[in-house]
Amino acid sequence: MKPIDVFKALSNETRLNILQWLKEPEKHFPKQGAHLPKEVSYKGGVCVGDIQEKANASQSTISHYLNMMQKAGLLESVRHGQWTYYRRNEEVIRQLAEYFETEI
Amino acid sequence: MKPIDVFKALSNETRLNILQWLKEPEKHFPKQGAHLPKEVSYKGGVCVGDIQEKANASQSTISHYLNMMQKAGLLESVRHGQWTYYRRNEEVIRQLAEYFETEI
DNA sequence: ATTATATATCGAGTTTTCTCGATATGTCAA
DNA sequence: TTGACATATCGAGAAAACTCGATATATAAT
Repeated sequence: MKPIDVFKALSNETRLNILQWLKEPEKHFPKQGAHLPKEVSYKGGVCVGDIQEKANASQSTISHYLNMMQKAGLLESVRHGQWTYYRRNEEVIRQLAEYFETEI
Repeated sequence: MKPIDVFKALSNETRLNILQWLKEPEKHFPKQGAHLPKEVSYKGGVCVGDIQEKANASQSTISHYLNMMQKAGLLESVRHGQWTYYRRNEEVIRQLAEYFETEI
């Protein structure tokens, strides 16, 4: 986890929104595609299409953003069939908050 | 304090270094210019020239960086004669850590 | 096999950031 | 008031990030 990559990832309103939406997926993605049972689906994250729809940017842009956020360590992904589900990597985010408090 | 401006300010290695150096100015700027009595000087921050020397970038670049960091809220400045001293704005940085914990 | 759907990758034009040297401004000393 | 020094601002070329549409890949359904 390189702090600078994380800060870059957070330097964009859409990406910051995505990270915050994924804190409460049930709230921000209510009509979540029923490709999976609800429990699994929410725990497993939200699929790219749903995120794209809410973020209102092109499909390629959102895919790129999610990849960047994952490389920075903020997100993790699981593939189920043709869908890729992204969710927060809470462990890394916790470390990051700690880094912020002690190193910044 | 806009989080995105802060994250942008932190997205650069030199600026991140400056912020961290200013946590312990005595340690990182030992041969601090004696323009002011030591107590005053360290409390008041470090002057642009000393920061520039350590950061190893041009004078205009460092001046620009410091200004950007101040606008983001991370630093504050005091002018004494021909020198401008920059120091951390600990209050804003504290708020920021809190924002990080609760909102990110 | 073919078609349809979801996501990833590619290529490129646009915008923003980076970084510098040159110059302007402000302050002190002689 | 002139000269020297510290810092700020300006202008611009180079590099990086943004963002899109087009296309490729992977999976599922028929």
